[in-house]
Amino acid sequence: MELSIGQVAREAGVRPSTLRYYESIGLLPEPPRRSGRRRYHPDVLHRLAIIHTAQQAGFTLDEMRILFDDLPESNATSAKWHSLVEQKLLELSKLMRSIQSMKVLLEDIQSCAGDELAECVYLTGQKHLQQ
Amino acid sequence: MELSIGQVAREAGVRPSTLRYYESIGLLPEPPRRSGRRRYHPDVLHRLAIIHTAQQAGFTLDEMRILFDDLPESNATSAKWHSLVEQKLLELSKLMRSIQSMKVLLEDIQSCAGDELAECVYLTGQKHLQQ
DNA sequence: GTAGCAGTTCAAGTCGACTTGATGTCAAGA
DNA sequence: TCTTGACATCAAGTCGACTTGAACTGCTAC
Repeated sequence: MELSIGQVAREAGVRPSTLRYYESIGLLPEPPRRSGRRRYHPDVLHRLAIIHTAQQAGFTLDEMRILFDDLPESNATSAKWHSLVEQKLLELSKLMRSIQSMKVLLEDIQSCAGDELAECVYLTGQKHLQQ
Repeated sequence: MELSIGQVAREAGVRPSTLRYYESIGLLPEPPRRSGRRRYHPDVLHRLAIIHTAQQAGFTLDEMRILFDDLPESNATSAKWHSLVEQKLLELSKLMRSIQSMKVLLEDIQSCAGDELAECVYLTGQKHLQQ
């Protein structure tokens, strides 16, 4: 059972153009064709789910491309994945902290009154800069 | 005491090109010139600090431009600011939640072993999708 | 007077992840 | 047979926030 690009796109929740794009950057292998049209093995859905997961986790398509390039081999690849994952976790922690402080900043700004709004925004920003 | 574009840039921690850009999109007013060169009143640093604060908080330059446009008036502007701030707070909360779940996802992936890495990433992603 | 630096304008480039548009091909159904 | 719809390629456009490059001007110091 083989799938057309449209079917794969529907199943995976992306557009056909996305699949062509992924193929063009080497993130998906070139599928065989029948009279010019791509015919996909259902396994591609599996790969697309991994891509989606990795994307949610903050990997770039380029990082995934490199990682997929040697997914068959196990140990070196596994080490690569783990170091990338570790790095992403650090990045996420940093992001978390900065979002948290932005939230506090906004909450403080919320209590600024009409008249001295600009001044209040400025002072609140200064206060947060010092922390 | 007036400042050159280079001095303002140094003080504010941005590049001169950034200041010209802000001016071009109407985020900063056009300063007076002396023999073709921009001469800034030190107040611009104040404005730039507010911009920086707002940027940290997730405002786009375009939103700020609109907000600054009527900073002098107080009540309508204040209402605008507050509704924008409220909206930003909601966005940040959403972002927080998705980052938190990405972190959990990555931590789960970290425990995937070498051999079945691809499979494990897939399954972990599926598991998280269901939640 | 000339070197050098800081300033000027304007158009175009950058990044990532796609989308859109133009133009063309192919197969299935009425 | 003809229309419709899904597919194909390729180049170019999009978004936001700037940066970069080329070509020029102007001021100061030696």
